[in-house]
Amino acid sequence: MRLTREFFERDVLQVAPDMVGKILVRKSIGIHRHLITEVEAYSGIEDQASHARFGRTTRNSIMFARGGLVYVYLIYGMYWMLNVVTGPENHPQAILIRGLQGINGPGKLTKALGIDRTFYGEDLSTSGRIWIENGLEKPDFIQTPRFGIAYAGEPWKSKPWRYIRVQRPEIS
DNA sequence: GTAAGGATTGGC
DNA sequence: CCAATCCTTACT
Repeated sequence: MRLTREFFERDVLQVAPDMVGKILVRKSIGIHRHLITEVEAYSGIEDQASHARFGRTTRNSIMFARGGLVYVYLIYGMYWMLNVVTGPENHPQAILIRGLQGINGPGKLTKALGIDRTFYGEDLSTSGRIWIENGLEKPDFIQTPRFGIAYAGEPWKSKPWRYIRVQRPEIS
C-alpha cells in the first residue's frame, strides 16, 4: 500500500527510521520494487550538514515545501541524489536514500532506477512513476553518524542520523 | 563575473 | 590516493 502524505509530514527524525524496510517503487517500462536499507536525515536550517543551512535557494527550495515530495540534486557533476522531503511547509527537512537491497550507494541507486532532475518536486502520494509502499513490519536498524559531512562541524557531524537496516538472525 | 568545492564512485 | 564533471554558492 502506498504511503500517504501524512506519513511524510511528520518530523524528519520520526520519518527517517520508519523509512528503513519500506519499499521504493519505480514504474517506467515495467514496475520494480526495492527494499530501502539505508537513509540519512537532514533537519532544518540549523543543521550545518543540510543544504538548507544557507536558507532558501534555487536548488533547495523544494525542501521548504510540505513532506512527501522528491528532492533531487546533482553531486560531483555526475551523480543524482534521491531525497524525500518531510515535515510541514517552511520547515526544511529531507531524507537522503543511500541504499536499497542489492544496490549500495546513493549515486548507484539513482542510476539503476533512472532517476534524474525531472523527478525534482515529484509528489510521492500521487506520482505514477515513483512512490513508496509499506514493507517490513518492524525491521531492525542501527544508527551511525552521517557520511561525508565532516565540514559541518560539531554537533552536526556527530548526530546519529544515518539509519541502516540490519538483518535479525533467523530463528530456527 | 569568477572561483571553489561538493550528502560519490571507481580506478590506479 | 585521486580524477571525473558540472552545478551551486560565496565572494569580488
